[in-house]
Amino acid sequence: MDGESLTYQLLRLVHAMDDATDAAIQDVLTELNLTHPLADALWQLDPAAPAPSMRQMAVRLRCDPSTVTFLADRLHQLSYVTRTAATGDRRTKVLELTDQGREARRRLVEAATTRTPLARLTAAEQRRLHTLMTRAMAPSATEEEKRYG
Amino acid sequence: MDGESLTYQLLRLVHAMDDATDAAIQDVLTELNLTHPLADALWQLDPAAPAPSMRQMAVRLRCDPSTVTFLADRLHQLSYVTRTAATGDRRTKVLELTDQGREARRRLVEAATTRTPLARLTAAEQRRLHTLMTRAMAPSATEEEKRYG
DNA sequence: ACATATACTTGGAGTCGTCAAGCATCGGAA
DNA sequence: TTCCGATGCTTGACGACTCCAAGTATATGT
Repeated sequence: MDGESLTYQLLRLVHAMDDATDAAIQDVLTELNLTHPLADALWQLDPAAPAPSMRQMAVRLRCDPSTVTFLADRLHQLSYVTRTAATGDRRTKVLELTDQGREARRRLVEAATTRTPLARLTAAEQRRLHTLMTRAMAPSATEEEKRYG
Repeated sequence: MDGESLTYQLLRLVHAMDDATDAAIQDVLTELNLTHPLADALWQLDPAAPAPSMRQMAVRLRCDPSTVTFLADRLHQLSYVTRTAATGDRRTKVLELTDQGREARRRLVEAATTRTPLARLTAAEQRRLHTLMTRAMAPSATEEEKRYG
């Protein structure tokens, strides 16, 4: 319907994919007492990676530090994370998953990966997609990438 | 860092793409006095397609009808849309772009398509990506697709 | 005509998000 | 050591978005 460019069509597809995945896991979010912003935050907390500071979370979520305070409060109320002062710098607080938090995140990731429309592609197709998306997102990204340690 | 599946990695990439594109057009949104939800709504209003009713917008945006009322109010305040009663059914109201609305949408789409990381791919790569994404999003989508007329 | 359904709006409440200001801590210079 | 400017987080105020429940207007079928 729209005589627009290929890039435009791709943008629509990517957005629709994100949207469809979100919609597909709505029931799990409800079970886990999570909203989308909270689920995004939980998603960032990879149990296999070092626990991030509040500030690092703010960078990853592209939001104000005070928003991280808010989200961390909520996740703490749900017993999904703990906030502990970093060793060596008592200003910095580190977000760590609790056992419940790890389990909640596992369920979240499982639901998302099994229900997303992406799951309908074959492994070979997924690999091709991965290659293309990685190339698009590759370094020299937006140059506004001062690393944050 | 995460021993997760390929699908998981793809989800991260797709989400990051959507996020990066949003971030890249922030200044344009500010110029146009748009927030993200408002920009999403404006994005849906393709000038080349028939003007949608409020309800159709609610379906497209996956939100409550009252939210569309709210968004349409804002877009109207900005002189981007008009709300006119549909011929034949005076309950139904149709959202139409004004000239300013068309221009705002044009700027929005232009900024998004030129600045998204997707724009770094060659035309051939974009076509491959389009094929894969289209196949993933293809019909039998989520079956919850009763059409809405 | 009348009941029922549909399209939209209104009011109330809760979540999310930012900014400005404040507190605690750190690090370097005097 | 002591002081001062940065840094990390929190708080408070406010606005934007979103849903739900209830209300109004119009349409449809009996």
